[in-house]
Amino acid sequence: MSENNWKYNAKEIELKWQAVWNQLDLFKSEVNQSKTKYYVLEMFPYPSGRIHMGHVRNYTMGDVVARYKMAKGYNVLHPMGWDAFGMPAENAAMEKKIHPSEWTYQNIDTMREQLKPMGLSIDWSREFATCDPDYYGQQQTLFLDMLEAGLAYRKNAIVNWDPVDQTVLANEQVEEGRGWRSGALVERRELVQWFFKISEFSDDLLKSVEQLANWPEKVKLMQKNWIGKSIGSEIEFQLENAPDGFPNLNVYTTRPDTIYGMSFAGISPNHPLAIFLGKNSKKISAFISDCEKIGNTEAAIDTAEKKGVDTKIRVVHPLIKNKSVPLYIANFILMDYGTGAIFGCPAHDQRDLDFAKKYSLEITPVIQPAGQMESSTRVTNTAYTGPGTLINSDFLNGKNIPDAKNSIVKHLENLKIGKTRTNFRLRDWGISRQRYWGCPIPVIHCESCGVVPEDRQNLPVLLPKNVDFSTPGNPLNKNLDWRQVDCPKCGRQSLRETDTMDTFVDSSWYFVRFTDPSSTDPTNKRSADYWMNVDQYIGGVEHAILHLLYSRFFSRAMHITNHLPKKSKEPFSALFTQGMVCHETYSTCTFKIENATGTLNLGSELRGLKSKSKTTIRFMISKDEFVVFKPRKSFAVGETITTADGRIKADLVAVENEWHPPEAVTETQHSKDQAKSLISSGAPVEVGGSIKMSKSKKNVVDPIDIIEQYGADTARWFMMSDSPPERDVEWTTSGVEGAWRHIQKVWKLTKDILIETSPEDNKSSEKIRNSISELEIARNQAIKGVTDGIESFSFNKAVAKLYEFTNILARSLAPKEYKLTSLRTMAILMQPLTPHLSEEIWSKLGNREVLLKQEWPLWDEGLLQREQIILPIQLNGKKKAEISVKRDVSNEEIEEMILENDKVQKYLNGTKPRKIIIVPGRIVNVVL
RNA sequence: GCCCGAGUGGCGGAAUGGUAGACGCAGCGGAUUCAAAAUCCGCCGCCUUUGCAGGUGUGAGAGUUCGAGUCUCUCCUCGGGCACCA
Repeated sequence: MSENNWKYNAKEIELKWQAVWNQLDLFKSEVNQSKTKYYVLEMFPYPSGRIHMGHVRNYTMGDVVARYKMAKGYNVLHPMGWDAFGMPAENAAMEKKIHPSEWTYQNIDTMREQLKPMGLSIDWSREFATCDPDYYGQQQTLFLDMLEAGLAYRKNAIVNWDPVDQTVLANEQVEEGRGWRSGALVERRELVQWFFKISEFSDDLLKSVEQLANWPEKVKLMQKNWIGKSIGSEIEFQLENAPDGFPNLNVYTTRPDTIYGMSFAGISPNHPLAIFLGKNSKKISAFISDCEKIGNTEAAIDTAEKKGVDTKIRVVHPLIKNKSVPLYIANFILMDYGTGAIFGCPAHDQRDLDFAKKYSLEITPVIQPAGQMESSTRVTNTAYTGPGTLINSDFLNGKNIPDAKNSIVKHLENLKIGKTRTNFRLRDWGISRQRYWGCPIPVIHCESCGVVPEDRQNLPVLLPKNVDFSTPGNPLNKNLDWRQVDCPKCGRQSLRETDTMDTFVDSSWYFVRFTDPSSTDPTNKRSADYWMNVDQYIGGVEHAILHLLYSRFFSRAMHITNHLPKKSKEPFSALFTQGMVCHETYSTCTFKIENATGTLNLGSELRGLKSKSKTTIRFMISKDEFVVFKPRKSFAVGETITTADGRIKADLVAVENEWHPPEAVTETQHSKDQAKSLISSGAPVEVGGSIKMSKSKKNVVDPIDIIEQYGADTARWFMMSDSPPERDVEWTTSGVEGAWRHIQKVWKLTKDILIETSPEDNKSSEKIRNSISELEIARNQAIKGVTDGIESFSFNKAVAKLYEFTNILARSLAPKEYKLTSLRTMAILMQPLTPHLSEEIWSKLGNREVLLKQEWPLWDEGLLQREQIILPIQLNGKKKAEISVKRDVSNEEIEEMILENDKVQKYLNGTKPRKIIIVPGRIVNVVL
């Protein structure tokens, strides 16, 4: 064997094994009732154009799990597809004059080719994109079934309108009052929209969260909060001088116990009564349109005053004789929560208190905090919302809040003006999008028949090929060729629905489609029954609410419409949310100057370096020469800057901050205080904190470059090694090099062991026997450590165990046969993480069959510890000594040894210990 | 404002209530080399000490315990989610 054959050429070896796996079709999965299935899925990517490090991390994790489960003997399903509808394709169409479809499929091709070198154990035969007519056609079938089942409906709704993307956004897609994609301030508009009746499942979605044992607590909590259940009562109030058609007012409250503290009532500006009153009152209609303008941004809400207009209508207090309170239209009341109307109890609700103070309304405390005298119950600027005793409340006086609630609800029920009602924060899911690149909603609007579902035999309703993106808005509206169709019911010329579905619909059932992507129905029940649920789902925490909640809804809806067996009510048995991939940022400041005077002939651009306390501007003349201007805390455009010696002056005309990619910056020097600088110009760069890789900050490392340079195994190993998977990981060059070194080390170790020749009688010496035992212990510990690590999603710990095992094996004096056994184990244990290297080692060890088919090893509990162990001895809880004992030594013997121990005797100083606590095999504590 | 979560060396991070700092990165010293890279060996929390050794140490303070990074309470800092939801 020549030296050359042993050089580890990652690229060559990785390609070789990928070809072998491919040829053997190892990752193809089929229904096999005799084997236990395991469905592992990573959230499928949006085909943006290139694979990024976040994908690498996500898919490596999934792959580790998939390969481990394969080795454990499961029938594993590990598919991949593309979440391919969405706005970037349309933006590309507008900017680059390329058809969204073409753009999308090109990106998919690129990304598929970029994923393949990673050596993922994916069943590519199941691949599809959500923009494939076959997929979205099946989605249209689902839609029609949901329409029939009453789970999809149309209603007039005030919607969040994104003026930049010219589309409607779901509440979930509005972040801090801005569109989640465009970042534009969202406006309110009234439109007829399609909705899914997710609210029908509010209670079930909430209750079932509890049963998701293998979901992160954090995600479960977020889901619960989002659904937001509250139990309260609806109370009917009589109105005085209300217009015809509005005899009374229904109000929702969670605090019926505070009804005696009511001093006003309020309705939302969108309340039907408010709108009616607006028709006859300029003041009211002006107020309503004012409210429309105020956005729901965080800032707007924070600063928005509580405002209202008095309707002059009086609300009769149902329990206090001859008492009535004013009815206001108030800006802080939401139409789509509860009944859109409230009663105000200023003493015990902060918003009501703010409002009451502004309009000088009565404030009557009705809850007295525990331990306070009645006289000391004063009203301040803070409403009291804690526990206490009822006061000023007639028959409720003296009761605590829960008892008062019970009594008042019963009382109101008897009077037939109140009933218990549960409210949810969760609203129905608006799915209409005024966009081209999405799944068309398969209905037709007929003048005589109304909304008519498309005939199923006409599905899929294909997106038209000809689209014009030259004007804003939905291109489908303008495409009359496509829009004009005959009504399926009466045959009259009608118009197609031009709304397409929210792309979250596409991703709400793709995991079911993977179980049989070629099925002529949305699902093949036999396959779905076998493969569902997803046993392990892995993805970013940013989908903790929307995507997961919608998918949970879809599973329920698909069960009702007979597309899924009941056991799939919860689609994801286990969920893991991984952290982001971060990197340092590098920036320079460029200062532009004019009118430079002095002895040097300066150009017009200067580099600056900012630190916490000061900014230094220096003009680079060459790599080593520069002119330094007087440092200051900050510089402003328009200032005149001078060098310290005053010889050069210049006017600062612009300051530009510029980000630089990692490859443009010098490596860390071997000294702490040596700053990083630009390779091109030598200009110093400011090193910023490690944040999520993003194009805008240019702190991106392209995975393809890394795989080219080091190989996929190195990238995979590093990704799994540094941080716990749920946390963010910082991508560092030195870390990657460390991973690469380790791969080389394992390879060299393989070589060394294989060419080793050992003498025959080498087992006789005690030293060798100890080595054998030590290696066996390390091997068993590695099996346990790696198995536990993978099972518990602590890949970093699995990696650490493999490092340890490698180090011990590399130094071991055990004979060759033992080392070979260890090497075999190591190849199997490393296989999920570094599949190519492991296969190569496996074949070098003389195995004919691929490593992938090898069974996962088991460890021997008896071989995890040496016979002779070190037992630490604590004195009053502090470690002071240790003794070496046999593993199965008795407590009596230990006690004897301890009392004889020099150190212990020194501390005991002739006295007897008060107590000796022995934790077998772990520790001894002597209490003095 | 409400609800979560997290604070451990220079850094990423280990630690069923039982030897704090596994493993990796960075750093330091040595071997090898004409030299460097690569590789190998050793050191590496802080303070005192030439050394032996001793003290101290997991954001701060208290508590439970034979024993606390881990459990309880209070506080501080950072991160995340929700946010006029009656």
